[in-house]
Amino acid sequence: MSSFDEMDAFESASLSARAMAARPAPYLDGLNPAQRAAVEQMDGPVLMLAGAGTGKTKALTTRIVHLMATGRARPNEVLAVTFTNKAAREMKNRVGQMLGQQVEGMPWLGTFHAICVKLLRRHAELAGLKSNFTILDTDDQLRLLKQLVAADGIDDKRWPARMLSGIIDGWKNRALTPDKVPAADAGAYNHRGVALYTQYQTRLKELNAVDFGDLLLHMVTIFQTHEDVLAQYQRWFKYILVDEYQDTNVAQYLWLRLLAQGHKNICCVGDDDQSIYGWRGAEVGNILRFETDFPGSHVVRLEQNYRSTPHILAAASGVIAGNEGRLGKTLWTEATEGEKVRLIGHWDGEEEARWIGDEIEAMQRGTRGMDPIDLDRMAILVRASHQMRAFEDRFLTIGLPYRVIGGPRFYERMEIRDAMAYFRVVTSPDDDLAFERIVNTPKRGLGDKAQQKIQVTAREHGVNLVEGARILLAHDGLGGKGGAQLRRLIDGIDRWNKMLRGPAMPVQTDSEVLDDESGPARVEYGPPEISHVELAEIILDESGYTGMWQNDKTPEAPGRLENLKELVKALEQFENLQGFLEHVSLIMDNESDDGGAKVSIMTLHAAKGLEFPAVFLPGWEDGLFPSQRSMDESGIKGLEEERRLAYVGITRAEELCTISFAANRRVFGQWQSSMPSRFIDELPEDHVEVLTPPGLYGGGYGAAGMAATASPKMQDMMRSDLHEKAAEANVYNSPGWRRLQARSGQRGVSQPSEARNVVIDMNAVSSFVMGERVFHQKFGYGAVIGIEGDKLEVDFEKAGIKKVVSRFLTGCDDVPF
DNA sequence: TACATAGTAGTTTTT
DNA sequence: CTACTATGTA
Repeated sequence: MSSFDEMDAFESASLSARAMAARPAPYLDGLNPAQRAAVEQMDGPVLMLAGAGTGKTKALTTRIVHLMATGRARPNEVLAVTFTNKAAREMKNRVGQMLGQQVEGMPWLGTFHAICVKLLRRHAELAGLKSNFTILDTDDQLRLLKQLVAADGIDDKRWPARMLSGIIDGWKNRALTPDKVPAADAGAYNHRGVALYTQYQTRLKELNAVDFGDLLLHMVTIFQTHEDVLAQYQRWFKYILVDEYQDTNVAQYLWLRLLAQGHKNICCVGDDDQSIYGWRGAEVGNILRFETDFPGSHVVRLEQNYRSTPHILAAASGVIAGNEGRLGKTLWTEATEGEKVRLIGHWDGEEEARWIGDEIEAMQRGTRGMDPIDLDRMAILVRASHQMRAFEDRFLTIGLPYRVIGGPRFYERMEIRDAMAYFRVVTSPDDDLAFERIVNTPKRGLGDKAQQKIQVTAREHGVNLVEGARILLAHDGLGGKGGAQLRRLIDGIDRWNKMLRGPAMPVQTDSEVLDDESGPARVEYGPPEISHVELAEIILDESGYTGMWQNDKTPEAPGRLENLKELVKALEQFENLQGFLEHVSLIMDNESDDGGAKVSIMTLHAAKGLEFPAVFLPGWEDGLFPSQRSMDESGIKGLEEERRLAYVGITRAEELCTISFAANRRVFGQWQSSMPSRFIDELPEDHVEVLTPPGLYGGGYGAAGMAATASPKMQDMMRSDLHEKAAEANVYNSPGWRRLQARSGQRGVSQPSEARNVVIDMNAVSSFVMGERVFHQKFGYGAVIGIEGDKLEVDFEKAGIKKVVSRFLTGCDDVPF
């Protein structure tokens, strides 16, 4: 089926390539020699190794322009892939800018996923799907898996569906269909993994749905099994460009390799030192292997950095040098020295937040002869999102405007997902997951029992849930209130569905229209009588969904109604509901923000690709950063990825980079003491200035301040001394330690000898003794009257005698010791 | 069926 | 400590 003719018709550019080729190429002037080489080497495989801040987007966009200007390819013959919509948008804008808006658009510039959707819609039938398939998000995916796991009689406790979801994603990332899963993985998920994966894929087909991983997987499979289809695209895409190549997974790699096989005109841009998505299936190996994968390739290194000061670059280089097997780059800059990277230790997380808050305010005013820095130009980059809370709390109390990037996203909010589930049921009745979501929202008196009946009926008749419900009602299978309510819902869905499609028209024969966006569609209905925006309002209204929130008295209800309004407004920008739903499933970013100047708080992952004059990097403690879990799960590989994360963090800074750590932190309500991160030891001391935290009197920690004036050698010693001191200070002063110490006679608790990562569990089983006064969140104060393993019998003053797990008890601080 | 309570688990997350 | 899930009770 092909639609290359259509592509021509629909997507041909208004650019006259030949006309441009005749002129000189002024766009090449602003490039440095390396960038220029990367642009001008158009044929054959090219690997552009682009360090942080070396102008790779510029090189990439110029290359696209050059391809068109020299007449090598038309805009619709260039395949340019990115990972994020943001990157795609930026590239589109910049190409457009350089060409002076002469190009209509590049239909094949987009994210891997967006491009695969487009392709898969054209060839859906080859994957056993209809071209209007739905794209499930991770939430739907998990719910579906839960159903399958439950049906299999598996104990969700021991084998959580989330785990299975991770395993399946892992397989899909490696482009493994169920039949290709290697024998070594057969034991996965209690030996049921492969079977459930098979069931899951079958179920997805029944639902006419795909998950994110499928978009790639299906296309790779189609390319592998349908030579003709592959050949078409190999011919069509004359040049291929890939951004952030270090983040590609196996499936993406195979997809690219298949497409590039013919002409091998593939240009991959990336930086092995910025590969931070290994945990998501990215294979640094892809970029490391490029030269062997594509023999005869040209490698271009972009090493001139236009972003950061020499101190910052040196600090980043020092840290990343600890990794092995790098392709290796040496970043350099013409910039003048600037400030050293600043390092500061704090007593605890709250103090760290306080200090950073003060520092930001000082910098905003302009301090120590430095020009004032706008809040917009400062960022706090954390390893884990839970670190953000300390900053939010602090900034709220001092009234410092901040913005959290990458928090709960608009389209992930409950009310938005509910509303969209309604739209999905109306637009694609096979979408059982959407139906399940809304069948009892708002409450319709349809509980587990009733839903069970609908499921059974649907399965018996081999139809979707909407039809199942209809049959059930027709056979009087559901009486009472629930039945009547269900009737109303089904009637509603039918009515809305009619409004969506417009009045039925006599079926016109031979009128298959190929719509480039959504694939072939048979014309059977007249134009809708109302707009999709109105329809959306009607659906939300008549279903009682809006009413549900209007009647809700909880404080967040008004906000949710506001969000629903926003959702309806967002609909205006789309031609129909389907278009909107697809947009939402692929575009999960949340760009909307009121303009005011604010400090940005985000994770290191979210910061990739961004830059700020002033950057704060808090929480550099072993266990937090590098993350313990990362190291436990992936060992040295995990540690190296953490190190790359540190590299990414430091290289975000243009002028000023401040790294900090806290000796104590409250984690899940318990105090935890940590050593400063090992990455701190890896910072080259010549480029680091150690600051003294305020309010610390003598001993312990002041050493850090003194170190600043000491000789480098001495500094080094003192810095490692700082580790010891911090650990000691913590251990002896934390409430938990005092408690353990008090009881060490009875319990034989010994002093931890290893300094690294000392965790004190105040609520450890062994720390409770008979007769001890304890506190329980719900029951209040009481005395321990019995101990059985980790269960304690406690006589509460108000609540009486209860058996409680020791975790839920806290000893009282007034215990004498 | 719906709500309250007990229990449990708890990175990073471009699409 | 918090946010979610499973269980028990009205």
